[in-house]
Amino acid sequence: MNEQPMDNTENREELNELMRVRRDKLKDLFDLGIDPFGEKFERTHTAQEIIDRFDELEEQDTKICGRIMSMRTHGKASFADLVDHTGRIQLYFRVNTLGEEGYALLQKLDIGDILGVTGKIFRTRRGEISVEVQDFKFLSKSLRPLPEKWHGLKDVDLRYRQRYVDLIVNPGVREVFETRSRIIQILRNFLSERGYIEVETPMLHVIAGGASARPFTTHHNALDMDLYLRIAPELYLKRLLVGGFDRVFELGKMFRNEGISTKHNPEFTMCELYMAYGDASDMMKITEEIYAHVAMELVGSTKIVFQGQEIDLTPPWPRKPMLEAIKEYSGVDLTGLNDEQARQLAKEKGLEIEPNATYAHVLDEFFDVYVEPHLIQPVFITDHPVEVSPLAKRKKDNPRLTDRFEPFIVTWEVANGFTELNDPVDQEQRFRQQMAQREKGDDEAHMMDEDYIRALEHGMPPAGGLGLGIDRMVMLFTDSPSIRDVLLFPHMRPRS
RNA sequence: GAGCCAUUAGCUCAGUCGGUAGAGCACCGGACUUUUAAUCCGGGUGUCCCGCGUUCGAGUCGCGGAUGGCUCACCA
Repeated sequence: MNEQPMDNTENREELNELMRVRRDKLKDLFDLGIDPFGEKFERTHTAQEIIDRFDELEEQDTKICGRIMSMRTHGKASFADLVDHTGRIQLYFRVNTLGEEGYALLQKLDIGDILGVTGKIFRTRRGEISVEVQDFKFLSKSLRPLPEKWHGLKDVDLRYRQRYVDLIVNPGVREVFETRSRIIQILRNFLSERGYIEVETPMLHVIAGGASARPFTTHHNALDMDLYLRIAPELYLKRLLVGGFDRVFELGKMFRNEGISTKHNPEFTMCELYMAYGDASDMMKITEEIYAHVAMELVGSTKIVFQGQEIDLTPPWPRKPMLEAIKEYSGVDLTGLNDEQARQLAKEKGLEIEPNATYAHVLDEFFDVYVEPHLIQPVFITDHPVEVSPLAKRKKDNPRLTDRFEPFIVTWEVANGFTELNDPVDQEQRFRQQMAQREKGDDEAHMMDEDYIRALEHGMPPAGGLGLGIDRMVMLFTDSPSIRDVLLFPHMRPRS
């Protein structure tokens, strides 16, 4: 490699015709003493500002910058569309204004180039607000052709792998991510206004706790020890309640070493919050309020449309114990059964159940098959079995069940919350049960966390906790059927 | 991890019964000083995802593989 940036044009045989032509134009610009990869440009207006304030700006000079997205040449006059982060504005080039030499430079211009333009704001004969270009600078030459203007980029594989191209040519994509940013901002403000302190806890865990999931492992070289990427921040956040924080939340990435689907990505964003001296009912209230508040801020209504279906987020949402929901949709009452009786009922219903499935597993299966598909409008499913809720407090009137809830919207589980178990003795027993599960081969069962028990032994106030799936919330509010549509760079296998 | 489907030009897509590769946009050359999916004239730019096989002959049929999508399983 030499010092000249032009030298890789020598690999021409590897470039197709379209790219070769652009490299040639690049070289021509260099030869003319023009830097095709310009410099800082101080704009005076954005595209949208010029459109919005045309009445006062007409006939005024302006400096704008952005990417050229289409061109219409007419001999000695030409039109182009310049797009910036706010929108599109038409450029008008005339040989009379630019001079022969300046106008000839247009031949070196390609769709996709980033320009800085100085010109005058006016309206064309056909009524379009435009900028008549007096001078233009190449701020960045584009060396690759963009997808075509009508259909954009459709190939989802390419859209996700080359999100930068997707963002350039499919305008709706950026809107989704702008909305995502707004939702997170709204949520932060909402929690902050209610006295929740945002904290950051470790992502590298010695014990992967706080959820039932397989973790990713990594290695710390200096300490020569394996670490886990966090599957949940829960156990750290509750240590903070022990330490005297009253209301805390953490918003960030979680990592779970599990399958990928339209609703699952190996790394995803969750917001967990904890309220000392509260319980599950407080957490249900705040869940409803958050969804309703975000909807109001975003669309000015608590009714939204997802995939053509109206969803009414207006609080309060119905609460429905899991066993009642199963009874309602399957006609089977699973209340108070032992493992054997539960398996028997599952078999009678033709459900596929592991031979040594527990009561809790059977409940889960019944729920997934008979209940979940019906949960379109928001509803809290409550009172999960203790075996699958090792960090939740038992219900006072039924120690087999916990004071837990999961809100469902459009059949998705969008959050998970409960009254926190603050009894260290019970917690230790629960961990031991989980370890027994683990030894039976359930590698998603919780690990023992001795230090967490120790923290509880110092006394943790009664508390409500909640984990909000942020990606699913964004999917709902952006009408996106796949999680990949709300992740800028969803996980993809590398191309071989 | 399993099943079904897809993969052809830079992009969006056709391609019949197995007979030697097509369109639109983009691009290149020409005309055109208010167009806007500009228009008009001329030009096809290709590892038909990869490999093996069947065949006189494979984009097309068979087998294997890669990547993606959907469904299922696990979860938020």
